[in-house]
Formats: sequence, structure tokens, C-alpha cells
Amino acid sequence: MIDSVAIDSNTTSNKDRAQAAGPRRTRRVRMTGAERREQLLDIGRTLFAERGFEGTSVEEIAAKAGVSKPVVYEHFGGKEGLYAVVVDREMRQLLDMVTGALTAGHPRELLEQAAFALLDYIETYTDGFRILVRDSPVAQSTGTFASLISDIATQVEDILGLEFKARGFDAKLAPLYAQALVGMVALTGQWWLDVRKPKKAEVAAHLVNLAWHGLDGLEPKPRLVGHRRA
Amino acid sequence: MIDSVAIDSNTTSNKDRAQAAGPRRTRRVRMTGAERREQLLDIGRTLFAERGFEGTSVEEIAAKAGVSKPVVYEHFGGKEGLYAVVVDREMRQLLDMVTGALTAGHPRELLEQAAFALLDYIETYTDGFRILVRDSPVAQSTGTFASLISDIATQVEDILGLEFKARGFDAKLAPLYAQALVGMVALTGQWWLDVRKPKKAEVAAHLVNLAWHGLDGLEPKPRLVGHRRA
DNA sequence: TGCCATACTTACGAAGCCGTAGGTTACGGA
DNA sequence: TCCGTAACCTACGGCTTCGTAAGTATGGCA
Repeated sequence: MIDSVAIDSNTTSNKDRAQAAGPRRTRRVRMTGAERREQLLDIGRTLFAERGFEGTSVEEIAAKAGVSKPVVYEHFGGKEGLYAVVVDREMRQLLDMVTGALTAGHPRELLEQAAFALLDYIETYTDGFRILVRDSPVAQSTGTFASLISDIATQVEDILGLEFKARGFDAKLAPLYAQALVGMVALTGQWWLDVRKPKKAEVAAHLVNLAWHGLDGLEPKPRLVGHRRA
Repeated sequence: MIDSVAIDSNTTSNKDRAQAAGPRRTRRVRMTGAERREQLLDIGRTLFAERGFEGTSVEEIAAKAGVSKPVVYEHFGGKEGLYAVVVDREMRQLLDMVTGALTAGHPRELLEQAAFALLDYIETYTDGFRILVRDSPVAQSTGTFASLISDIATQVEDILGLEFKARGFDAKLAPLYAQALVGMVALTGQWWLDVRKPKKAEVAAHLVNLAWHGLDGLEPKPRLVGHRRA
């Protein structure tokens, strides 16, 4: 069941070599090592996102790339190898974005920026997010979303911890609140992935509204105070 | 690689028939249809929880139950059949508990009760929760946690919707806030599953604290106002 | 005591998938 | 134009797993 044909081109920068009007049938595409590698990563990401790790076969990936299995093994040593690279890149991307958003400012601004960053990631790297949300090969100990989320939550923890101390609250509770905040944004993001109803910035504004004022003191029309760069 | 031996007994109510001191080696256990069925469901739940659907083989389930594969096929028609029953039961359980908690009271009490109910479910039916959190066989359209979460979120939506109208807010935003609240509790629950640090009731109190007052107006020592029944 | 339904087995067939051994083609420089 | 190297292929071996066909034991009941 091969459902897609050779040239799938995402990373096709100089695919022009494969002339559309070759000498009769579609000339075989011969990429450079790096090109093929990137293409396989793209395809792998897509497939892993929609069928999960176990549900995706190496043959399928190869077929969709228009090559045969050994090519995949050549580049990544196997399915797990490819998967690892995909996940690693996505984790880096997400972490960079969120960390970048959590650098400076008043706590409320940080919250805003982080929420926005996460939604931004979800929107831009949807497949990646889907993969991170799913579970990894065998154990889920490390490399899973749970642990990634924890990484992010840890950063939030630090911020909250300071704030708590300043206010005289029990700092030991920071992790709980951090988790709650991250969870709120993450699951809302997942929901938003299907709905796409309010715009990204608006969603972020409402999340901040809820997290900051609580149901008791909700503002009718919340706005993001910070200035978006993107 | 069979790692466990025959009599694993969860649903062992009248297992006494299988005398420990039989005529030489462990006499074979012969259950009634209903008994075996329940046992297989128990074992299936456990295995699915720790290895996921694809990672669990029918043979493994059968082996752990001390029977051979065809028995499983006899009862459930296949792996998917068994899985479906397990998931269905868990969803019912969770939904019942949460729905029961969302029946009457002031919004804030509802929030409290619902949060507590979810944590309660997670604590009592940990394996079930793990299964619901994972993803189902093929598509994730229906039967997944996402959809279950949506079911719950829908109920929260109704409550919020009323409240919003009463306060003159845009009721179209109720889904977003519902999702955020449910997400907050759900992911915190998942985190709590590993940590178990503060007690259930305390976690619930803090979640309510956050959801109700927001970071801005957090109370240092929140308490649940409602009276727990369980 | 002997029958028969029900619980349970052993033994395969077929399929899918991972991973590899060994051979083939094309590109680009000398 | 020739050659080496990088890119790629065909063809298996081996393993796991699903699912089924056909037969065996066991225990209650006439």
C-alpha cells in the first residue's frame, strides 16, 4: 500500500536536477546525502505524528521518500535512530522557544510570553507537537512529553519560587502551581489544534486572564500587554 | 519470554478449587466464562497501561492469565475487542465520577468537587487513567482521552456558560476556559501520579485556589470549603 | 455411570516488519 | 574518457504476532 509517489519535496531546494520531462519515464531522483537525510526526517516526522512510532514502518518511510529501506538504515541506523533525531530536534525547538519567552520581565509578562510561545510552537510545528504528546518507543521515562513538560515546568517553578518567597508563600508549592499552569496552557493548546477558533493571541490573552485573575476576577476583554515580536 | 506464571489471581474469588496441594503438580485452573473474562480484563488493563496497545500481545495476556491464546479470542474476538471493553469501562467510571461531582452547588464548589473527583479517579484507577491518557489503536478520533476530556469539558462549559451570561461575558468563550480548567486539573493529576507529594485534598485545594483567585490573588493557605463525602 | 456442554489445548498458516549482505548505477573530478 | 566513490537497489533471513482449525479434558447432570 504505497500511497504517495517518489518526489515529495519539502527539503527540495535543488530538485530541479530531476527534470520533469526526462527521457521517457520519471528519471530516478538522486539526492545528496544531506538532502536525503533531511527529507527522511521530514517524512518521518509526518508519519510518526499521524501513526505513532510503532504504527510506522521503515518501509513506509522509505517508500514515501521514493527510496528503498536500506537508505534509511544507512542514514539513521534504524527506526529508533530516525525517531530519536526527530524528537530531539522538536524538543530543542520547543524548549528554545519557551525558554526564550521566559527570560525577562514581570511575572505576568512572562506568563503571557510563554503561553504565546507554546501556542506558537503548536501552530508552527504541529506534527512535532503531536509526536511529543504521544509516547515514545518503550518506556516513557525520558524523552517523553511528560519529561519535556517537566523541563518547562521546572523553569516556571523557578520563577514562581522567587515570587512565592517574596510574597511569603510556601515555596515548596511552586512545582504544583507550575505544573498546573503548564498543563493549562498545554492542554488548551492541544484543544486549539483542532478548533483554531479564536486567534492565537486571543487564546493567549484569555489564558493569562484566567491564570492571573482567576475565575473570580476575570476581565471581560483581556488583552496582552506585551508587544509581540512575531 | 514468559515472565509470570499461571495463577495470577486478581479476580480470584473462588479460586480455592485449584487446590494448592493437588495430586502432584499445580492442577490446572478452570474458571467459569464470566470469571475468566473478568480476569482477562484485569490483566489486559494492567498490560495496556504499561506497554500501550501495540506493545501488548495477545499471547502475553493469555500467558499471564495462565491460558492459551484462543481463550482470549473466544471472549473478545481479538485484541481490539478486549481493549475496547477496557477503555469503555474506564471512560464510564471516570465520567460517572466527574459528572457526579458536577451536579449541584455554587460554581466554586463544583470546581472543587470536580477537581477532587478527577484526582480521586487517578488515584484509584491509575492503570485506567494511564490507558486513557495514551492513544488508542489507529485513529484518535473517538475513544481517546482527547475526546473524553472534551466530554468532561463540555459539562464544564455549560456551567461556565451560565455564569458568563450572568456576568455579561461572551459566552462563546466558555469552551476555551472550560478546556483550560480541565487541562489544568488533568495534567496536574498526571504529574501528581508520579510525585504523590501533597495529599489529594491539598492538591485539589491549591488547584481551586489558582483557578478561582488567579496568581494575582492567591491565598497562602487555601482550604476546600465543601465537605468531602469520600 | 455415562453423556455432553463448556472450558481449554496444541499446532499451524499467513502476514508484516526489522535489519543486512551483496550487488548496481550514476555523478563528478582527473 | 575513465574511474572511484557516494547513493541506491534487490533479495533474503529471522522473528514476532495475529488469528484459526481441529482436537482434548473436565465437571455437572440425567
